[in-house]
Amino acid sequence: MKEHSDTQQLQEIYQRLLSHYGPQGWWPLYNNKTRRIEYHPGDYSFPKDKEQSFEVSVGTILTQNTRWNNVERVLYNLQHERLLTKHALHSTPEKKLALLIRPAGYFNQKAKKLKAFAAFAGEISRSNLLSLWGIGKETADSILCYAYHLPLFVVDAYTIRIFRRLGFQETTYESIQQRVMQECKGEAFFNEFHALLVELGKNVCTQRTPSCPVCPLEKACKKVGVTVAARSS
DNA sequence: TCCCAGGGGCCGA
DNA sequence: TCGGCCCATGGG
Repeated sequence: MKEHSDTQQLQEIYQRLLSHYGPQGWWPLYNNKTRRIEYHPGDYSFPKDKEQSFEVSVGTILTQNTRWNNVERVLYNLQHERLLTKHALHSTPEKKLALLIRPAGYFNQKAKKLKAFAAFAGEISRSNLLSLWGIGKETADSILCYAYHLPLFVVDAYTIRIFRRLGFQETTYESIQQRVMQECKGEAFFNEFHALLVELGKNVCTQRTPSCPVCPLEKACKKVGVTVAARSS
């Protein structure tokens, strides 16, 4: 019935994005051998240890409302200073940290957020993460999904924008997350789906003038709220 | 020059 | 609950 077709709708969107972009290889991690931050397409075994989980968590905080490009500079800074461990970050003065993470923007706030996370010693759970200063729904779910392999779908501004333009009824964080997680299953799916939506939102379904003619979801899209120029050009 | 980015806290209605 | 404002660097 309705549920069945909706499930097919999400699956079809996922498949179209996947065949268009390919596996995204999230979450990118620093490789000690190549000394580069690398994606690992199709390999969902990362992060592999506690340090990598911590690195991903740091990245989720740094990338709040910030381009990943800027976050990478900071991660290289922190790697160079050997600060990408819970203990090292915990024992680093907030002032010094703020200077190192400057390129990621909001550096004073993010320094405080990172310190709060590094000081946290309890169990990694959604409610515990949400109780920390600086960690909201998206960051908490990102940490759970990408740092700790929990099957959770992360909703972000891109996801909300894309769902709204597609013409879906679900346009809030909770409703979108609930629908995706009811109709789809699996850590790998949630990992990949969010990453694919980010890729689409970054390069095609952009804020101002989305590139509808080259969008892999063009046929299924209602283009709600999209300007006439973007629709026809 | 302006806009926006892989948000979240805080405040007033 | 919800909108508005603030945080800040860097690229198009």
